[in-house]
Amino acid sequence: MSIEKPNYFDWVYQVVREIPSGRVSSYGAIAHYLGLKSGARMVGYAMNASHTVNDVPAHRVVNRKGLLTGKHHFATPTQMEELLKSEGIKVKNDQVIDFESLFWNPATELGN
DNA sequence: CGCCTGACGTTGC
DNA sequence: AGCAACGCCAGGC
Repeated sequence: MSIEKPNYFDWVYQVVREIPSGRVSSYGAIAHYLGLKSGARMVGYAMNASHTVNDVPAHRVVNRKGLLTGKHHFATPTQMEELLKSEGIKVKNDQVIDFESLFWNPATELGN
Protein backbone atom coordinates (compact mmCIF):
# COMPACT_ATOMS: atom_id res chain seq x y z
CA MET A 1 0.00 0.00 0.00
CA SER A 2 1.44 3.13 -1.13
CA ILE A 3 3.27 4.22 1.95
CA GLU A 4 4.99 7.04 0.15
CA LYS A 5 2.80 9.33 2.18
CA PRO A 6 4.24 11.16 5.19
CA ASN A 7 6.09 8.51 7.14
CA TYR A 8 6.00 10.86 10.10
CA PHE A 9 3.46 8.67 11.79
CA ASP A 10 5.34 5.48 10.95
CA TRP A 11 8.56 6.90 12.35
CA VAL A 12 6.81 7.76 15.56
CA TYR A 13 5.15 4.36 15.79
CA GLN A 14 8.45 2.54 15.51
CA VAL A 15 10.21 4.68 18.08
CA VAL A 16 7.29 4.34 20.48
CA ARG A 17 7.32 0.58 19.96
CA GLU A 18 10.96 0.57 21.03
CA ILE A 19 9.99 2.00 24.39
CA PRO A 20 10.61 -0.74 26.97
CA SER A 21 8.04 -1.61 29.60
CA GLY A 22 8.25 0.45 32.74
CA ARG A 23 9.62 3.38 30.80
CA VAL A 24 8.03 6.52 29.41
CA SER A 25 8.91 8.98 26.70
CA SER A 26 7.80 12.42 25.65
CA TYR A 27 6.46 13.77 22.39
CA GLY A 28 9.19 16.35 22.13
CA ALA A 29 11.93 13.75 22.63
CA ILE A 30 10.58 11.57 19.84
CA ALA A 31 9.93 14.57 17.65
CA HIS A 32 13.44 15.82 18.19
CA TYR A 33 14.86 12.38 17.54
CA LEU A 34 13.01 12.23 14.24
CA GLY A 35 14.14 15.74 13.43
CA LEU A 36 10.74 17.24 14.10
CA LYS A 37 12.17 19.25 16.96
CA SER A 38 9.24 21.62 16.90
CA GLY A 39 6.83 19.00 15.62
CA ALA A 40 5.88 17.64 19.00
CA ARG A 41 2.27 18.15 17.98
CA MET A 42 2.81 15.95 14.95
CA VAL A 43 3.94 13.17 17.27
CA GLY A 44 0.76 13.44 19.29
CA TYR A 45 -1.16 13.53 16.06
CA ALA A 46 0.49 10.32 14.96
CA MET A 47 -0.36 8.74 18.28
CA ASN A 48 -4.01 9.45 17.72
CA ALA A 49 -3.88 7.58 14.44
CA SER A 50 -1.68 4.87 15.96
CA HIS A 51 -4.61 3.33 17.78
CA THR A 52 -6.18 2.62 14.41
CA VAL A 53 -3.00 1.16 12.92
CA ASN A 54 -1.21 -1.26 15.23
CA ASP A 55 -0.20 -1.91 18.79
CA VAL A 56 1.53 1.27 19.76
CA PRO A 57 2.14 1.82 23.48
CA ALA A 58 0.93 5.38 23.27
CA HIS A 59 0.26 5.21 26.98
CA ARG A 60 4.04 5.23 27.46
CA VAL A 61 4.21 8.57 25.73
CA VAL A 62 3.43 11.62 27.78
CA ASN A 63 4.10 15.30 27.47
CA ARG A 64 7.18 17.17 28.66
CA LYS A 65 5.69 17.63 32.11
CA GLY A 66 4.97 13.94 32.52
CA LEU A 67 1.25 14.60 32.41
CA LEU A 68 -1.08 12.08 30.81
CA THR A 69 -2.47 14.63 28.42
CA GLY A 70 -3.67 11.99 25.98
CA LYS A 71 -5.47 9.78 28.47
CA HIS A 72 -8.73 11.25 27.33
CA HIS A 73 -8.13 9.79 23.89
CA PHE A 74 -7.87 6.20 25.10
CA ALA A 75 -10.68 3.71 25.34
CA THR A 76 -11.22 5.05 28.84
CA PRO A 77 -9.67 8.05 30.59
CA THR A 78 -8.25 5.65 33.13
CA GLN A 79 -6.82 3.20 30.60
CA MET A 80 -3.58 5.11 30.29
CA GLU A 81 -2.73 5.39 33.95
CA GLU A 82 -3.86 1.82 34.54
CA LEU A 83 -1.50 0.59 31.85
CA LEU A 84 1.35 2.64 33.25
CA LYS A 85 0.69 1.41 36.76
CA SER A 86 0.52 -2.12 35.40
CA GLU A 87 4.04 -1.67 34.08
CA GLY A 88 5.34 -0.45 37.40
CA ILE A 89 5.00 3.22 36.67
CA LYS A 90 3.35 5.21 39.39
CA VAL A 91 0.79 7.75 38.32
CA LYS A 92 -0.75 10.36 40.57
CA ASN A 93 -3.23 13.01 39.57
CA ASP A 94 -2.66 12.22 35.88
CA GLN A 95 1.03 12.78 36.41
CA VAL A 96 3.87 10.26 36.09
CA ILE A 97 5.89 9.97 39.28
CA ASP A 98 9.66 9.93 38.95
CA PHE A 99 9.11 10.85 35.33
CA GLU A 100 12.71 12.02 35.02
CA SER A 101 14.02 8.62 36.08
CA LEU A 102 11.55 6.71 33.92
CA PHE A 103 12.15 8.99 30.97
CA TRP A 104 13.32 7.03 27.95
CA ASN A 105 15.26 9.07 25.46
CA PRO A 106 15.53 7.47 21.98
CA ALA A 107 18.54 9.57 21.09
CA THR A 108 20.27 8.21 24.18
CA GLU A 109 18.94 4.67 24.36
CA LEU A 110 19.03 4.03 20.63
CA GLY A 111 22.21 6.06 20.50
CA ASN A 112 22.11 6.46 16.79
C1' DC B 1 -8.22 26.37 -1.64
C1' DG B 2 -8.38 28.65 3.01
C1' DC B 3 -9.42 28.55 7.96
C1' DC B 4 -9.43 26.02 12.40
C1' DT B 5 -8.01 22.68 15.45
C1' DG B 6 -4.69 19.80 17.80
C1' DA B 7 -2.16 13.64 22.65
C1' DC B 8 3.44 20.04 22.52
C1' DG B 9 7.31 22.93 23.41
C1' DT B 10 9.73 27.13 24.12
C1' DT B 11 10.25 31.84 25.24
C1' DG B 12 8.67 36.10 27.31
C1' DC B 13 6.57 38.67 31.06
C1' DA C 1 7.96 30.41 39.59
C1' DG C 2 3.52 30.53 37.29
C1' DC C 3 0.75 32.13 33.29
C1' DA C 4 0.14 33.70 28.43
C1' DA C 5 1.16 33.96 23.75
C1' DC C 6 3.53 32.26 19.68
C1' DG C 7 5.39 28.91 16.65
C1' DC C 8 5.36 24.29 13.69
C1' DC C 9 2.95 21.29 10.55
C1' DA C 10 -0.42 18.39 9.06
C1' DG C 11 -5.35 16.79 8.74
C1' DG C 12 -10.28 17.80 8.48
C1' DC C 13 -14.13 20.56 6.81
